[in-house]
Amino acid sequence: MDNYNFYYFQVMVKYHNQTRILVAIDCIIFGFDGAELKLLLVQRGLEYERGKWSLMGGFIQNKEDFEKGSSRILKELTGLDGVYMEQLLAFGQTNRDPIERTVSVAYFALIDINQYQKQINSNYHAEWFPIKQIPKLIFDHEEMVELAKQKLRYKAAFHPIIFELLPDKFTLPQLQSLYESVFDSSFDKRNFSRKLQSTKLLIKQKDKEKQGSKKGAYYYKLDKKRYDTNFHAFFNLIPNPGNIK
Amino acid sequence: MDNYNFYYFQVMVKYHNQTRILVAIDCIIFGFDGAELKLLLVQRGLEYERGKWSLMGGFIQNKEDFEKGSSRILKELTGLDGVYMEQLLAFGQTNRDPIERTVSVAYFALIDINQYQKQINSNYHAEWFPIKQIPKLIFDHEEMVELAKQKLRYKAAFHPIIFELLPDKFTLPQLQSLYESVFDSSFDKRNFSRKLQSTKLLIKQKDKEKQGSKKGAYYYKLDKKRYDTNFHAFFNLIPNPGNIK
DNA sequence: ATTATTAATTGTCCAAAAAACACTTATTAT
DNA sequence: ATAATAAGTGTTTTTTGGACAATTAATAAT
Repeated sequence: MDNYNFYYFQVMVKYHNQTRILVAIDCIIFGFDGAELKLLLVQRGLEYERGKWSLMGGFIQNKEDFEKGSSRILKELTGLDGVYMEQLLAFGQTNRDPIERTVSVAYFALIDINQYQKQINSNYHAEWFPIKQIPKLIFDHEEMVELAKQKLRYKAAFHPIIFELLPDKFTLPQLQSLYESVFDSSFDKRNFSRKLQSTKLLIKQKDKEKQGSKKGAYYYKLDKKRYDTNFHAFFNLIPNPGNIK
Repeated sequence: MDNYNFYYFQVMVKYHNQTRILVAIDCIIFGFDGAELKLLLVQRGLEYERGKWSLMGGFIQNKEDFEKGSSRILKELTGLDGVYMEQLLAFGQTNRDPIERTVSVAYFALIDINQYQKQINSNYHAEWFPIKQIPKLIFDHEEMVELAKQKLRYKAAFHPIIFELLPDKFTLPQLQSLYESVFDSSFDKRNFSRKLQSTKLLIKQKDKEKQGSKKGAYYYKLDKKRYDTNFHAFFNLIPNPGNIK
């Protein structure tokens, strides 16, 4: 078959006798406000299941890949823009959506609540829930959230999830609080600090964060160049990684 | 809306004005023969792209979830049965399949070539390729393989990928070869052995593997009970995990 | 202005784990 | 009997992890 015929073939021929399925995206947005880990949820606007909380979800469109789709859906439902999300898993149970079979590709992110709070205004019915007080969710969304929490811990245990997913400026106490939230435990601040410093990937800033304390804590930034080639320096950030599932 | 009406609603109502898309599964099967890491590929039977190598792929069916679908597809194309696969990632580029838009959910596994070789008989056009000599593949399959290799390394660095994915009986030298293949480097056998032993999850067998050497190497089995509760004992199996991408 | 309060910052010592390193042993082929 | 091959094993040194408490900077209260 020559090139011309190949392309002709393409245009004309579709795959026959195959099932085409709805493909949805669901967004799991974790937020950190400097003290506590939270989850962003929206309230169903549709008639059935109204009043139930849900992840931000929608169907993928014709000429839209996952990245475009997830950004669009997140923005439509919450106002959030420019959030980097990572794929969690595709969920394919045949009955996961009782209305019609739908495959869902779940994406997740961890963002700085303070930095994005302006975007989530009252036009949207989106709300932050403390990670320990998540309401009942529709479909298999609780399973998705549970898996996302696991993945968050897993990532954080071995590399600085933080820096792929968090603000560009942060203090060590904030960072530690985040890790403590993610692992629901507490670490020795001296050791935590020393481990971070030993990576040599942090650049101390001149300015301080003054909300959290009288003394104020210095901001740090990530050395992105080093990070890209050296992100492994963060492996074993967590003491007793064995305690992590 | 009461329960009756809710279910009535369900039966009648589908989601309107949404695009339904082909959903495929592609299977990435790594194999280990005791010495070298390999990848299983099939030759396209269809007219266009005939002769090109491809991952084992097919469309998900109406009432089939991913697990059923991936098993079916793998068996249809290679004869392999009962292979535990793990989801890698869903690929959603709009033009990844030139014939028609297709979302593909990639699954991968690592198996013992010797154990499964009987199933892959000449009825199938499946072939093992050394991981360093993989031919050109169709669509985005090379990207899938590359990502699967990365994930393999990532998993192996932190837990015994080996034991989720490998034979029930193995020797320490085999295990070390596998890790060396996965990481494309070499380790000190004394340290490697000591680390493994320190997990206390290995049970030494009475019999030896005698193909590989004159002296023969003792087989080991995994202590599955302990493993399930203690799999973290394998964390840090690899020296200098920092060298791992 | 002094003092109290709060949270950030920093260093030492001890224990455990990792890495570097080489010889002995079991078996088979000659 | 000897040579060849790969398996198996121990010690020392270095690095890393973890427990532990005093000092410092800034603000608030008196």
